[in-house]
Amino acid sequence: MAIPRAAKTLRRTRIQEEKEEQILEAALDVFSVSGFRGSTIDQIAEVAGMSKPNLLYYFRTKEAMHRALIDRVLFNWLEPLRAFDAEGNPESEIRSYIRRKLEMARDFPRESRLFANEMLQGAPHVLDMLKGPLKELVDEKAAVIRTWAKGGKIARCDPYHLIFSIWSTTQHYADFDVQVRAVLGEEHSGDGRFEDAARFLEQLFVNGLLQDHSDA
Amino acid sequence: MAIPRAAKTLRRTRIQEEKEEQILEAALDVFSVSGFRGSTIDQIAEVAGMSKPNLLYYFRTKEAMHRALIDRVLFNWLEPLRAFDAEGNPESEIRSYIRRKLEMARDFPRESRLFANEMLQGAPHVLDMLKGPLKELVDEKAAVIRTWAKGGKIARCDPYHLIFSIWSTTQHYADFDVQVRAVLGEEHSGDGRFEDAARFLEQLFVNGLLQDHSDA
DNA sequence: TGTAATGTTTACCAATCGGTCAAATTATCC
DNA sequence: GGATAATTTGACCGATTGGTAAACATTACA
Repeated sequence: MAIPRAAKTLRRTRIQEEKEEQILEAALDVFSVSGFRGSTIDQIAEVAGMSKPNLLYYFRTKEAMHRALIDRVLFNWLEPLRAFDAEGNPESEIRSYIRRKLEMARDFPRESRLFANEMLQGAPHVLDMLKGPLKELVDEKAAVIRTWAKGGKIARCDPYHLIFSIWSTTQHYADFDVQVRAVLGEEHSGDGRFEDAARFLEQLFVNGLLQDHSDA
Repeated sequence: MAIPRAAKTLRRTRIQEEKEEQILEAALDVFSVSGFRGSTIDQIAEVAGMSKPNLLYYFRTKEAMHRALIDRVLFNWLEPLRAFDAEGNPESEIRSYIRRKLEMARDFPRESRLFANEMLQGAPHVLDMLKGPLKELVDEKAAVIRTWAKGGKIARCDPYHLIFSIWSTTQHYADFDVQVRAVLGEEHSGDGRFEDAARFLEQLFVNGLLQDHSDA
Protein backbone atom coordinates (compact mmCIF):
# COMPACT_ATOMS: atom_id res chain seq x y z
CA MET A 1 0.00 0.00 0.00
CA ALA A 2 1.21 3.47 -0.79
CA ILE A 3 2.58 5.56 1.99
CA PRO A 4 0.35 8.43 3.05
CA ARG A 5 1.44 11.37 1.03
CA ALA A 6 2.39 13.46 4.02
CA ALA A 7 5.26 11.06 4.63
CA LYS A 8 6.42 11.05 1.03
CA THR A 9 8.83 13.88 1.49
CA LEU A 10 10.69 12.05 4.23
CA ARG A 11 12.62 9.96 1.76
CA ARG A 12 12.49 10.48 -1.97
CA THR A 13 13.04 7.71 -4.43
CA ARG A 14 14.73 8.00 -7.81
CA ILE A 15 11.38 7.67 -9.56
CA GLN A 16 9.88 10.39 -7.44
CA GLU A 17 12.58 12.82 -8.38
CA GLU A 18 12.28 12.03 -12.07
CA LYS A 19 8.51 12.11 -12.24
CA GLU A 20 8.09 15.22 -10.19
CA GLU A 21 10.62 16.91 -12.43
CA GLN A 22 8.74 15.71 -15.49
CA ILE A 23 5.43 16.94 -14.11
CA LEU A 24 6.68 20.37 -13.11
CA GLU A 25 8.25 20.78 -16.53
CA ALA A 26 4.89 20.04 -18.17
CA ALA A 27 3.07 22.19 -15.65
CA LEU A 28 5.33 25.10 -16.53
CA ASP A 29 4.39 24.69 -20.18
CA VAL A 30 0.70 24.79 -19.43
CA PHE A 31 0.39 27.20 -16.50
CA SER A 32 2.63 29.78 -18.17
CA VAL A 33 0.27 30.03 -21.12
CA SER A 34 -3.18 29.62 -19.60
CA GLY A 35 -2.73 30.71 -16.00
CA PHE A 36 -3.95 28.73 -13.03
CA ARG A 37 -7.68 28.76 -13.68
CA GLY A 38 -7.30 28.29 -17.42
CA SER A 39 -5.10 25.22 -17.13
CA THR A 40 -6.37 21.69 -16.62
CA ILE A 41 -4.74 18.68 -15.04
CA ASP A 42 -5.55 16.71 -18.18
CA GLN A 43 -3.55 19.16 -20.31
CA ILE A 44 -0.57 18.86 -18.00
CA ALA A 45 -0.89 15.09 -17.92
CA GLU A 46 -0.87 14.93 -21.69
CA VAL A 47 2.20 17.15 -21.99
CA ALA A 48 3.95 15.14 -19.28
CA GLY A 49 3.04 11.92 -21.07
CA MET A 50 1.38 10.30 -18.11
CA SER A 51 -2.12 9.60 -16.85
CA LYS A 52 -4.04 12.08 -14.76
CA PRO A 53 -4.28 9.88 -11.66
CA ASN A 54 -0.56 9.37 -11.95
CA LEU A 55 0.01 13.12 -11.72
CA LEU A 56 -2.25 13.23 -8.73
CA TYR A 57 -0.19 10.56 -7.07
CA TYR A 58 2.71 13.00 -6.94
CA PHE A 59 0.75 16.21 -6.38
CA ARG A 60 -2.49 15.83 -4.51
CA THR A 61 -4.18 18.80 -6.14
CA LYS A 62 -3.78 21.25 -8.98
CA GLU A 63 -3.01 23.87 -6.35
CA ALA A 64 -0.18 21.78 -4.92
CA MET A 65 1.36 21.47 -8.37
CA HIS A 66 1.11 25.17 -8.95
CA ARG A 67 2.60 26.02 -5.60
CA ALA A 68 5.50 23.62 -6.05
CA LEU A 69 6.17 25.13 -9.45
CA ILE A 70 6.08 28.71 -8.22
CA ASP A 71 8.32 27.92 -5.27
CA ARG A 72 10.92 26.40 -7.54
CA VAL A 73 10.78 29.21 -10.09
CA LEU A 74 10.74 32.20 -7.78
CA PHE A 75 14.09 31.64 -6.17
CA ASN A 76 15.99 31.65 -9.45
CA TRP A 77 13.91 34.49 -10.73
CA LEU A 78 15.23 36.88 -8.09
CA GLU A 79 18.85 35.84 -8.52
CA PRO A 80 19.83 38.77 -10.78
CA LEU A 81 18.48 41.31 -8.32
CA ARG A 82 20.29 39.60 -5.47
CA ALA A 83 23.50 39.83 -7.47
CA PHE A 84 23.06 43.57 -7.81
CA ASP A 85 26.11 44.77 -5.94
CA ALA A 86 26.51 47.89 -3.84
CA GLU A 87 30.28 47.78 -4.11
CA GLY A 88 30.43 47.74 -7.88
CA ASN A 89 30.24 50.92 -9.90
CA PRO A 90 26.78 52.08 -10.95
CA GLU A 91 27.24 51.92 -14.69
CA SER A 92 28.50 48.36 -14.85
CA GLU A 93 26.01 47.19 -12.22
CA ILE A 94 23.07 48.58 -14.12
CA ARG A 95 24.39 47.30 -17.43
CA SER A 96 24.91 43.80 -16.15
CA TYR A 97 21.56 43.76 -14.36
CA ILE A 98 19.83 44.63 -17.62
CA ARG A 99 21.85 42.04 -19.47
CA ARG A 100 21.08 39.29 -16.95
CA LYS A 101 17.39 40.07 -16.92
CA LEU A 102 17.28 40.05 -20.70
CA GLU A 103 19.07 36.72 -20.79
CA MET A 104 16.48 35.32 -18.44
CA ALA A 105 13.68 36.64 -20.64
CA ARG A 106 15.34 34.92 -23.58
CA ASP A 107 16.23 31.64 -21.87
CA PHE A 108 13.33 31.28 -19.45
CA PRO A 109 10.30 32.90 -21.05
CA ARG A 110 7.89 30.38 -19.55
CA GLU A 111 9.02 31.24 -16.06
CA SER A 112 8.48 34.91 -16.80
CA ARG A 113 4.99 34.26 -18.15
CA LEU A 114 4.09 32.08 -15.21
CA PHE A 115 4.92 34.96 -12.96
CA ALA A 116 3.13 37.49 -15.16
CA ASN A 117 -0.01 35.36 -15.17
CA GLU A 118 0.09 35.24 -11.41
CA MET A 119 0.41 39.03 -11.21
CA LEU A 120 -2.46 39.63 -13.63
CA GLN A 121 -4.69 37.52 -11.43
CA GLY A 122 -3.81 39.58 -8.40
CA ALA A 123 -1.06 37.30 -7.08
CA PRO A 124 -3.45 35.07 -5.13
CA HIS A 125 -0.71 32.52 -4.45
CA VAL A 126 2.32 34.73 -3.86
CA LEU A 127 1.04 37.91 -2.29
CA ASP A 128 2.76 37.23 1.01
CA MET A 129 6.05 36.67 -0.75
CA LEU A 130 5.68 39.98 -2.60
CA LYS A 131 4.96 41.90 0.58
CA GLY A 132 7.66 40.08 2.53
CA PRO A 133 10.87 38.78 0.99
CA LEU A 134 10.54 40.61 -2.32
CA LYS A 135 9.81 43.96 -0.72
CA GLU A 136 12.74 43.51 1.66
CA LEU A 137 15.10 42.70 -1.16
CA VAL A 138 13.95 45.65 -3.22
CA ASP A 139 14.13 47.98 -0.21
CA GLU A 140 17.71 46.90 0.27
CA LYS A 141 18.72 47.50 -3.34
CA ALA A 142 16.79 50.75 -3.47
CA ALA A 143 18.86 51.97 -0.56
CA VAL A 144 22.01 51.19 -2.52
CA ILE A 145 20.76 53.14 -5.51
CA ARG A 146 19.82 56.05 -3.31
CA THR A 147 23.33 56.08 -1.92
CA TRP A 148 24.70 56.27 -5.42
CA ALA A 149 22.42 59.18 -6.21
CA LYS A 150 23.35 61.03 -3.02
CA GLY A 151 27.00 60.54 -3.87
CA GLY A 152 26.47 62.06 -7.29
CA LYS A 153 27.37 58.84 -9.07
CA ILE A 154 24.02 58.73 -10.85
CA ALA A 155 21.21 61.19 -11.38
CA ARG A 156 18.77 61.72 -8.58
CA CYS A 157 15.80 59.48 -9.24
CA ASP A 158 13.27 57.27 -7.54
CA PRO A 159 15.05 53.95 -7.06
CA TYR A 160 11.83 51.92 -6.89
CA HIS A 161 10.59 53.13 -10.22
CA LEU A 162 14.03 52.56 -11.65
CA ILE A 163 13.85 48.93 -10.62
CA PHE A 164 10.28 48.63 -11.92
CA SER A 165 11.35 50.03 -15.27
CA ILE A 166 14.18 47.53 -15.63
CA TRP A 167 11.86 44.69 -14.70
CA SER A 168 9.18 45.76 -17.13
CA THR A 169 11.37 46.52 -20.11
CA THR A 170 13.25 43.25 -19.90
CA GLN A 171 10.37 40.93 -19.04
CA HIS A 172 8.43 42.47 -21.88
CA TYR A 173 10.50 40.42 -24.32
CA ALA A 174 9.27 37.23 -22.68
CA ASP A 175 5.71 38.14 -21.73
CA PHE A 176 4.82 40.03 -24.90
CA ASP A 177 7.01 37.95 -27.17
CA VAL A 178 4.24 37.35 -29.66
CA GLN A 179 3.60 41.07 -30.00
CA VAL A 180 7.28 41.91 -30.30
CA ARG A 181 7.69 39.37 -33.08
CA ALA A 182 4.56 40.51 -34.87
CA VAL A 183 5.66 44.13 -34.87
CA LEU A 184 9.27 43.43 -35.80
CA GLY A 185 8.17 41.13 -38.60
CA GLU A 186 9.26 37.64 -39.55
CA GLU A 187 12.73 38.72 -40.60
CA HIS A 188 13.67 40.07 -37.16
CA SER A 189 12.32 37.19 -35.11
CA GLY A 190 15.64 35.47 -34.56
CA ASP A 191 17.48 35.93 -31.30
CA GLY A 192 18.97 39.12 -32.70
CA ARG A 193 16.17 41.12 -31.17
CA PHE A 194 17.58 40.41 -27.73
CA GLU A 195 20.91 41.93 -28.69
CA ASP A 196 19.16 44.95 -30.18
CA ALA A 197 17.09 45.28 -27.04
CA ALA A 198 20.19 45.03 -24.84
CA ARG A 199 21.92 47.71 -26.85
CA PHE A 200 18.92 50.02 -26.69
CA LEU A 201 18.17 49.48 -23.02
CA GLU A 202 21.76 49.91 -21.88
CA GLN A 203 21.92 53.14 -23.86
CA LEU A 204 18.63 54.33 -22.41
CA PHE A 205 19.45 53.62 -18.79
CA VAL A 206 23.08 54.60 -18.86
CA ASN A 207 22.50 57.90 -20.65
CA GLY A 208 19.32 58.46 -18.73
CA LEU A 209 20.76 57.95 -15.30
CA LEU A 210 24.48 58.28 -15.20
CA GLN A 211 24.58 61.98 -15.90
CA ASP A 212 22.59 64.39 -13.88
CA HIS A 213 20.81 66.75 -16.23
CA SER A 214 18.46 68.01 -13.61
CA ASP A 215 20.59 70.94 -12.57
CA ALA A 216 22.51 71.50 -15.78
CA MET B 1 -40.61 34.81 -31.61
CA ALA B 2 -37.14 36.27 -31.43
CA ILE B 3 -35.47 37.49 -34.57
CA PRO B 4 -32.61 35.29 -35.76
CA ARG B 5 -29.49 36.69 -34.26
CA ALA B 6 -27.87 37.44 -37.57
CA ALA B 7 -30.49 40.11 -38.12
CA LYS B 8 -30.05 41.65 -34.71
CA THR B 9 -27.48 44.14 -35.86
CA LEU B 10 -29.82 45.58 -38.44
CA ARG B 11 -31.69 47.62 -35.91
CA ARG B 12 -30.69 47.86 -32.27
CA THR B 13 -33.15 48.52 -29.55
CA ARG B 14 -32.56 50.56 -26.43
CA ILE B 15 -32.48 47.42 -24.32
CA GLN B 16 -29.95 45.82 -26.59
CA GLU B 17 -27.57 48.72 -26.23
CA GLU B 18 -27.91 48.77 -22.47
CA LYS B 19 -27.61 45.04 -21.93
CA GLU B 20 -24.71 44.58 -24.30
CA GLU B 21 -22.94 47.40 -22.52
CA GLN B 22 -23.68 45.79 -19.17
CA ILE B 23 -22.42 42.43 -20.34
CA LEU B 24 -19.19 43.75 -21.85
CA GLU B 25 -18.51 45.67 -18.67
CA ALA B 26 -18.85 42.49 -16.63
CA ALA B 27 -16.87 40.52 -19.20
CA LEU B 28 -14.03 43.02 -18.90
CA ASP B 29 -13.98 42.46 -15.15
CA VAL B 30 -13.73 38.72 -15.54
CA PHE B 31 -11.63 38.24 -18.68
CA SER B 32 -9.03 40.78 -17.56
CA VAL B 33 -8.30 38.77 -14.44
CA SER B 34 -8.64 35.17 -15.55
CA GLY B 35 -8.00 35.28 -19.26
CA PHE B 36 -10.22 33.65 -21.84
CA ARG B 37 -9.84 30.02 -20.84
CA GLY B 38 -9.93 30.76 -17.13
CA SER B 39 -13.16 32.73 -17.28
CA THR B 40 -16.63 31.23 -17.27
CA ILE B 41 -19.91 32.50 -18.63
CA ASP B 42 -21.47 31.93 -15.22
CA GLN B 43 -18.94 34.27 -13.60
CA ILE B 44 -19.69 36.97 -16.13
CA ALA B 45 -23.42 36.44 -15.75
CA GLU B 46 -23.16 36.84 -12.01
CA VAL B 47 -21.13 40.04 -12.26
CA ALA B 48 -23.52 41.38 -14.88
CA GLY B 49 -26.47 40.50 -12.66
CA MET B 50 -28.31 38.47 -15.25
CA SER B 51 -28.93 34.84 -16.05
CA LYS B 52 -26.58 32.83 -18.22
CA PRO B 53 -29.10 32.17 -21.00
CA ASN B 54 -29.76 35.88 -21.04
CA LEU B 55 -26.09 36.59 -21.74
CA LEU B 56 -26.18 34.02 -24.49
CA TYR B 57 -29.15 35.76 -26.01
CA TYR B 58 -26.95 38.77 -26.72
CA PHE B 59 -23.70 36.94 -27.45
CA ARG B 60 -24.05 33.51 -28.94
CA THR B 61 -20.82 32.15 -27.50
CA LYS B 62 -18.11 32.97 -25.02
CA GLU B 63 -15.84 33.59 -27.98
CA ALA B 64 -18.24 36.15 -29.43
CA MET B 65 -18.29 38.02 -26.14
CA HIS B 66 -14.54 38.03 -25.97
CA ARG B 67 -14.14 39.20 -29.54
CA ALA B 68 -16.67 42.00 -29.12
CA LEU B 69 -14.83 43.11 -25.98
CA ILE B 70 -11.42 43.06 -27.60
CA ASP B 71 -12.67 44.94 -30.65
CA ARG B 72 -14.10 47.68 -28.51
CA VAL B 73 -11.03 47.97 -26.30
CA LEU B 74 -8.32 47.83 -28.93
CA PHE B 75 -9.28 50.92 -30.81
CA ASN B 76 -9.05 53.18 -27.78
CA TRP B 77 -5.93 51.41 -26.63
CA LEU B 78 -3.96 52.55 -29.64
CA GLU B 79 -5.19 56.12 -29.49
CA PRO B 80 -2.10 57.53 -27.72
CA LEU B 81 0.24 56.04 -30.29
CA ARG B 82 -1.90 57.42 -33.12
CA ALA B 83 -1.66 60.84 -31.51
CA PHE B 84 2.12 60.65 -31.56
CA ASP B 85 2.89 63.52 -33.87
CA ALA B 86 5.72 63.83 -36.36
CA GLU B 87 5.39 67.61 -36.50
CA GLY B 88 5.74 68.18 -32.78
CA ASN B 89 9.14 68.39 -31.14
CA PRO B 90 10.64 65.16 -29.87
CA GLU B 91 10.85 66.05 -26.21
CA SER B 92 7.26 67.12 -25.77
CA GLU B 93 5.97 64.28 -27.96
CA ILE B 94 7.77 61.65 -25.92
CA ARG B 95 6.77 63.28 -22.64
CA SER B 96 3.13 63.45 -23.57
CA TYR B 97 3.11 59.93 -24.95
CA ILE B 98 4.46 58.64 -21.65
CA ARG B 99 1.94 60.70 -19.73
CA ARG B 100 -1.00 59.51 -21.82
CA LYS B 101 0.02 55.89 -21.54
CA LEU B 102 0.41 56.21 -17.79
CA GLU B 103 -3.00 57.80 -17.52
CA MET B 104 -4.46 54.88 -19.38
CA ALA B 105 -2.72 52.43 -17.07
CA ARG B 106 -4.22 54.31 -14.15
CA ASP B 107 -7.71 54.83 -15.55
CA PHE B 108 -8.14 51.64 -17.58
CA PRO B 109 -6.15 48.92 -15.87
CA ARG B 110 -8.64 46.22 -16.78
CA GLU B 111 -8.25 46.98 -20.46
CA SER B 112 -4.50 46.73 -20.10
CA ARG B 113 -4.76 43.40 -18.33
CA LEU B 114 -7.18 42.03 -20.87
CA PHE B 115 -4.62 42.78 -23.52
CA ALA B 116 -1.75 41.39 -21.44
CA ASN B 117 -3.66 38.16 -20.85
CA GLU B 118 -4.19 37.83 -24.56
CA MET B 119 -0.47 38.34 -25.24
CA LEU B 120 0.59 35.80 -22.61
CA GLN B 121 -1.59 33.21 -24.28
CA GLY B 122 0.05 33.84 -27.62
CA ALA B 123 -2.53 36.30 -28.95
CA PRO B 124 -4.81 33.59 -30.37
CA HIS B 125 -7.59 36.10 -31.04
CA VAL B 126 -5.67 39.15 -32.21
CA LEU B 127 -2.59 37.88 -33.98
CA ASP B 128 -3.74 39.17 -37.34
CA MET B 129 -4.34 42.59 -35.88
CA LEU B 130 -0.84 42.62 -34.41
CA LYS B 131 0.77 41.64 -37.70
CA GLY B 132 -1.43 43.99 -39.69
CA PRO B 133 -2.77 47.29 -38.37
CA LEU B 134 -0.56 47.44 -35.28
CA LYS B 135 2.63 46.72 -37.18
CA GLU B 136 1.73 49.32 -39.80
CA LEU B 137 1.07 51.95 -37.16
CA VAL B 138 4.30 51.19 -35.36
CA ASP B 139 6.26 51.15 -38.60
CA GLU B 140 4.90 54.60 -39.36
CA LYS B 141 5.80 56.03 -35.97
CA ALA B 142 9.18 54.32 -36.00
CA ALA B 143 9.93 56.10 -39.25
CA VAL B 144 9.17 59.40 -37.55
CA ILE B 145 11.51 58.62 -34.70
CA ARG B 146 14.21 57.59 -37.09
CA THR B 147 13.87 60.93 -38.88
CA TRP B 148 14.34 62.70 -35.57
CA ALA B 149 17.47 60.67 -34.90
CA LYS B 150 18.88 61.32 -38.35
CA GLY B 151 18.24 65.02 -37.87
CA GLY B 152 20.16 64.98 -34.61
CA LYS B 153 17.11 65.88 -32.56
CA ILE B 154 17.41 62.76 -30.45
CA ALA B 155 20.10 60.19 -29.89
CA ARG B 156 20.52 57.47 -32.46
CA CYS B 157 18.55 54.47 -31.21
CA ASP B 158 16.35 51.64 -32.36
CA PRO B 159 12.87 53.18 -32.63
CA TYR B 160 11.06 49.87 -32.23
CA HIS B 161 12.70 49.08 -28.94
CA LEU B 162 12.07 52.64 -27.84
CA ILE B 163 8.37 52.12 -28.42
CA PHE B 164 8.45 48.73 -26.70
CA SER B 165 10.13 50.25 -23.67
CA ILE B 166 7.50 52.96 -23.35
CA TRP B 167 4.75 50.40 -23.67
CA SER B 168 6.24 48.07 -21.11
CA THR B 169 7.18 50.64 -18.49
CA THR B 170 3.79 52.30 -18.52
CA GLN B 171 1.59 49.21 -18.79
CA HIS B 172 3.57 47.69 -15.95
CA TYR B 173 1.65 49.92 -13.54
CA ALA B 174 -1.61 48.33 -14.65
CA ASP B 175 -0.57 44.73 -15.31
CA PHE B 176 1.71 44.33 -12.30
CA ASP B 177 -0.26 46.65 -10.06
CA VAL B 178 -0.40 44.15 -7.23
CA GLN B 179 3.38 43.77 -7.26
CA VAL B 180 3.99 47.49 -7.45
CA ARG B 181 1.74 48.10 -4.46
CA ALA B 182 3.28 45.26 -2.48
CA VAL B 183 6.80 46.56 -3.02
CA LEU B 184 5.95 50.20 -2.42
CA GLY B 185 4.05 49.30 0.73
CA GLU B 186 0.63 50.32 1.94
CA GLU B 187 1.59 53.92 2.49
CA HIS B 188 2.49 54.53 -1.16
CA SER B 189 -0.48 52.80 -2.70
CA GLY B 190 -2.47 55.92 -3.40
CA ASP B 191 -2.51 57.41 -6.87
CA GLY B 192 0.70 59.22 -6.02
CA ARG B 193 2.71 56.38 -7.47
CA PHE B 194 1.52 57.34 -10.94
CA GLU B 195 2.91 60.82 -10.53
CA ASP B 196 6.19 59.45 -9.22
CA ALA B 197 6.32 57.05 -12.13
CA ALA B 198 5.61 59.84 -14.60
CA ARG B 199 8.39 61.95 -13.13
CA PHE B 200 10.85 59.09 -13.22
CA LEU B 201 9.98 57.89 -16.71
CA GLU B 202 10.04 61.32 -18.27
CA GLN B 203 13.44 61.89 -16.72
CA LEU B 204 14.68 58.53 -17.92
CA PHE B 205 13.52 58.88 -21.49
CA VAL B 206 14.27 62.55 -21.95
CA ASN B 207 17.77 62.37 -20.50
CA GLY B 208 18.35 59.01 -22.12
CA LEU B 209 17.36 60.02 -25.61
CA LEU B 210 17.42 63.72 -26.14
CA GLN B 211 21.15 64.10 -25.95
CA ASP B 212 23.44 61.99 -28.01
CA HIS B 213 26.18 60.62 -25.79
CA SER B 214 27.22 57.99 -28.26
CA ASP B 215 29.90 60.11 -29.91
CA ALA B 216 30.76 62.38 -27.03
C1' DT C 1 13.40 -14.98 -4.45
C1' DG C 2 9.77 -13.40 -1.69
C1' DT C 3 7.45 -9.62 0.04
C1' DA C 4 6.33 -5.20 1.34
C1' DA C 5 6.50 -0.62 -0.37
C1' DT C 6 6.04 2.08 -4.36
C1' DG C 7 4.09 3.28 -8.65
C1' DT C 8 0.39 3.02 -12.42
C1' DT C 9 -4.02 2.39 -14.49
C1' DT C 10 -9.03 1.68 -15.27
C1' DA C 11 -13.26 2.93 -13.96
C1' DC C 12 -15.70 6.10 -11.86
C1' DC C 13 -17.85 10.33 -9.23
C1' DA C 14 -20.04 14.83 -8.33
C1' DA C 15 -19.55 19.48 -9.85
C1' DT C 16 -19.03 22.65 -13.36
C1' DC C 17 -18.50 23.77 -18.11
C1' DG C 18 -20.51 25.96 -22.63
C1' DG C 19 -24.65 25.96 -24.70
C1' DT C 20 -29.91 24.80 -26.09
C1' DC C 21 -34.89 24.93 -25.78
C1' DA C 22 -39.45 25.96 -24.94
C1' DA C 23 -42.26 28.39 -22.08
C1' DA C 24 -43.14 32.61 -19.74
C1' DT C 25 -42.69 37.50 -19.41
C1' DT C 26 -42.19 42.17 -20.99
C1' DA C 27 -41.85 45.97 -24.29
C1' DT C 28 -43.45 48.09 -28.68
C1' DC C 29 -46.53 49.89 -31.83
C1' DC C 30 -50.92 50.19 -34.30
C1' DG D 1 -55.96 47.17 -25.65
C1' DG D 2 -54.41 43.64 -28.44
C1' DA D 3 -51.14 41.61 -31.53
C1' DT D 4 -46.55 40.96 -32.35
C1' DA D 5 -41.85 41.15 -31.57
C1' DA D 6 -38.24 41.26 -28.05
C1' DT D 7 -36.52 39.66 -23.79
C1' DT D 8 -35.90 36.57 -19.79
C1' DT D 9 -35.91 32.36 -17.33
C1' DG D 10 -35.78 27.42 -15.52
C1' DA D 11 -34.92 23.06 -16.84
C1' DC D 12 -31.90 20.55 -19.11
C1' DC D 13 -27.93 18.39 -22.23
C1' DG D 14 -23.50 16.26 -23.23
C1' DA D 15 -18.67 17.25 -22.42
C1' DT D 16 -15.13 18.42 -19.35
C1' DT D 17 -13.56 19.52 -14.83
C1' DG D 18 -10.81 18.20 -10.37
C1' DG D 19 -10.38 14.34 -7.83
C1' DT D 20 -11.08 9.28 -5.76
C1' DA D 21 -11.06 4.08 -5.11
C1' DA D 22 -9.31 0.03 -5.79
C1' DA D 23 -7.16 -3.30 -8.57
C1' DC D 24 -2.95 -4.07 -10.81
C1' DA D 25 2.10 -3.72 -11.84
C1' DT D 26 6.63 -2.72 -10.63
C1' DT D 27 10.48 -1.74 -7.79
C1' DA D 28 13.61 -2.11 -3.86
C1' DC D 29 15.58 -4.78 -0.53
C1' DA D 30 16.20 -8.56 2.91
